[in-house]
Amino acid sequence: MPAITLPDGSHRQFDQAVTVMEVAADIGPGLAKAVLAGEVDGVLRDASHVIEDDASVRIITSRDVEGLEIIRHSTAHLMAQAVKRLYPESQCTIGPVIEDGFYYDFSYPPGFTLDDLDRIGAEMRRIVKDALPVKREVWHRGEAIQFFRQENEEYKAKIIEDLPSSEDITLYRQGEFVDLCRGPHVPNTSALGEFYLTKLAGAYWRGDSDNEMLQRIYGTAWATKKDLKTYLHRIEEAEKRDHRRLAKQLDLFHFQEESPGMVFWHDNGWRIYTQIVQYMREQLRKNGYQEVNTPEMVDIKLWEKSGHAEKFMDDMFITESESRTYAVKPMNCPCHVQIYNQGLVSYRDLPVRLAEFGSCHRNEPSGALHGLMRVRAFTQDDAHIFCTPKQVQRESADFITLLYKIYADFGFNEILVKLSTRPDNRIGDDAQWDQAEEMLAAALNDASIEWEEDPGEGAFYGPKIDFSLRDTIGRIWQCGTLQVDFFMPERLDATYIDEDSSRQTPVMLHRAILGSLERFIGILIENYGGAFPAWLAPTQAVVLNISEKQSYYCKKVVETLGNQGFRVNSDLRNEKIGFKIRQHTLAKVPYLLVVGNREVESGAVAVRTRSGEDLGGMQVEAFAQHLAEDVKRRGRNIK
RNA sequence: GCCGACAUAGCUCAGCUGGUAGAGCAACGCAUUCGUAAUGCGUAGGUCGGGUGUUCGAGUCACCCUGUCGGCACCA
Repeated sequence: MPAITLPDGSHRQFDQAVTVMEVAADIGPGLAKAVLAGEVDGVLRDASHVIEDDASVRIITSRDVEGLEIIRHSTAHLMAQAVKRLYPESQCTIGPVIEDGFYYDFSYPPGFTLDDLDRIGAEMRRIVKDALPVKREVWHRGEAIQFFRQENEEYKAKIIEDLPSSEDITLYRQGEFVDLCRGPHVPNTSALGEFYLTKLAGAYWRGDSDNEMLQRIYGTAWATKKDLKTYLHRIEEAEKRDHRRLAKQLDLFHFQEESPGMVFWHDNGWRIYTQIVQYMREQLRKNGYQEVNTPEMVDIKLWEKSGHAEKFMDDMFITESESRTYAVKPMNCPCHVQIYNQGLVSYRDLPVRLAEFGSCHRNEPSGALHGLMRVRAFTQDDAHIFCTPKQVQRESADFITLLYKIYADFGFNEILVKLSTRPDNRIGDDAQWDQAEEMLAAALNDASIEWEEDPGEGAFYGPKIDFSLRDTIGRIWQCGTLQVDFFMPERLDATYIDEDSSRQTPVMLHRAILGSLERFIGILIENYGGAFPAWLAPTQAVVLNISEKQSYYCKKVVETLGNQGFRVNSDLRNEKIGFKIRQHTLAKVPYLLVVGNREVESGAVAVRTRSGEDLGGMQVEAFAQHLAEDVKRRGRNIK
């Protein structure tokens, strides 16, 4: 005689065992129609789940987060059913829920085409219309394996074989289609329908590139038509922010076939780049770093000694000259150790902080290239701090403070922090690891930063902290890093003389804030949608004349502002003012300065922002001050 | 690297099953000198990513190569 407790605290008594569905019906007919599943004593169950004893129950509908996940999961099954109907020789593998949707991997050697997606989608709609009940069945392990083998579903059989023997084998049946699944699922295929098959891709079985490649179909699914539409609209908006698209529109940079993955920076893009470098230099100087610069090509012997050649030989660009082999540097650390090694370092000299805007080349796999986000030639805002073991915590803490300040200047305030600890495959003794991990954790805790541990994900030479930032549309980008390295200094013979005149090996901290400048600029472009804050904008203001009569005055305004270090152009073309305003607004120039006879007479400019706001007329000097304040705010509190 | 798609004028794109390449915007010329998101008229512009093949004939079909895009794998 179960007594059911609902989330609002109310109780309902039943004379006999009830299903989740019956509980919903007991509450109301509307809920009976909407129920997708239930949470029974904290565990998600199907609507058909039978409750024998007292329990607390929450009815799950499409309005719940869990409900939406169930819809997506069931839509994946729906798709698998459609695929099996249309392509009986295909085999199902796995079909999980992902952000905004789902995918399902099939083994189907001939491969699907985009036309197949339409067919599959149509078949799915047919199954929704047929309103097939979805039923859960518990099977014996051996029978389930036998069943899938005889259905020619080899992958499913393998999956069951790998499931822990403690687990029940549950199958879900809808019409003729049976799939292995933990569930829960919607009670009926009619609960589905707001989906769209988005893309087709290859994916390796079990994520291993040594395995065969499967056919993956991605889809999105939602509770309502409106949600689906909103999602599709959101994707469209995100595409408008794509940095590759904006690069063309705003004339920032381009790529071309002759140097894949390497950027041709145009004037506008390079202005942003140099502005960032200039800012970062200022930060380095204020924080006790020395800026250095090292060769782009170094004899392969150094990379053999550092251990990079062994691991990354295929990913380095190699060149030969006079019977010597050089590698174009893929990273800066071995070169920085060479600078450190010049002369004799006393413990009194430590820490030594060597920074470089280091130009690196890595021969990334062709399929990995992606605009500015993944390139073959890039520049790191790299630095290596050589210090004693005792100084690690202080240096880490100072670095973290600096990183947060710089991210805030760029307008990023939400930062995700992960501490990666010792991997199985590592060098150094456990005492060293204990110490290093503790120091990094302490540095984070002292700064009251929330962080997560990523066990086993550290580099083989030491633990690390990764800093990721969240952009304005919620995407997460890993940029900063702080790595403790016990290994490289020793391998490359770095030493210092300690208080007791003994020769010691320093600890090396690898650290970057922006990561790759190219990638960081890519992130900025998308974060701002191309509308850079005034301190980064390639052009901060354009002076527009109404007619030719004001040309001379406009040129004087450009000169006056230019002399104060502002990036200002004029547009004196014989075009209507509306046309010029449109063009420079689309070019996302922060300030448009309109000059007609009125302004010439009063020594003013009429100021309009790219967002269409009219700031009215002001004296040129007043505008200069306004712009200076805007620049000084950097990316903080952008208006 | 692997799977799939795509590559046409400076840009965005059209060009059905093979039959002399097209639009809008931009550019250039002329007129217009204009007050806050597109002035009008005219002109020019392309070995259709590269190669090989099939064909009387290839932007269109086949194959190879390169690059890009979407994923997968990789990312010191």
